[in-house]
Amino acid sequence: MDYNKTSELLKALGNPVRLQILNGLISSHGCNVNTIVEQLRIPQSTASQHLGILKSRGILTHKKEGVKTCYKVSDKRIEKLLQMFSK
Amino acid sequence: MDYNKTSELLKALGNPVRLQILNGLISSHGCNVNTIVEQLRIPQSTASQHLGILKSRGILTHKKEGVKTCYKVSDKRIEKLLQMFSK
DNA sequence: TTGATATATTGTAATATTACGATATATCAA
DNA sequence: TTGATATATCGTAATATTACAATATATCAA
Repeated sequence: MDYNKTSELLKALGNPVRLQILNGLISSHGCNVNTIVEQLRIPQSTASQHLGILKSRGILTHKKEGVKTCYKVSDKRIEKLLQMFSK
Repeated sequence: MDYNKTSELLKALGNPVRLQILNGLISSHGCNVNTIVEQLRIPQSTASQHLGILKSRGILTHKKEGVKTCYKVSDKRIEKLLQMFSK
């Protein structure tokens, strides 16, 4: 087990805003940054920063669709993990 | 889902030293602080601090056995989680 | 072009986490 | 008692994370 890599992944998950983002993306099967900004009522730059962190850990992928960008959860384990710890 | 509580739990897991401690405790079915200190070659105060964090999140419990203290993983989900992400 | 929209990046102050030495406390044995 | 061992707590410097405004960039439509 690569403790550094695993801890980076878990550290990325250990933030309430990012958990909300992930939950939102999972339940809506992916969406753009603006939707997240509106749903969570956080500044756009904050959302973008958090998305960047999740992306850099391989938790999210994104796809440009014209002007918009669609993010979605690429790591299948995340959904299971969130279920395990949500309650 | 309580985002703050869940993120606190995951944040506690998002540290390489704490992951090692947990892995050690799981594989050896609990042990005292000194064993951890020796195995990980970290200062005693550092180990104690990390154990305190894991304890405060309900991940570990401890039992005093004379002079020594035996820590063990009390949250059954942790083992499953570590398996999921160890590779 | 220009303007509007969507997103990323940068700068920064506030806060949190980390590691670790020093010190405190608790237990047991002699 | 005293000393040895085991662990916790404190103090603190270094580093990391956070939130957010300001600004940059990219895309599309008119």
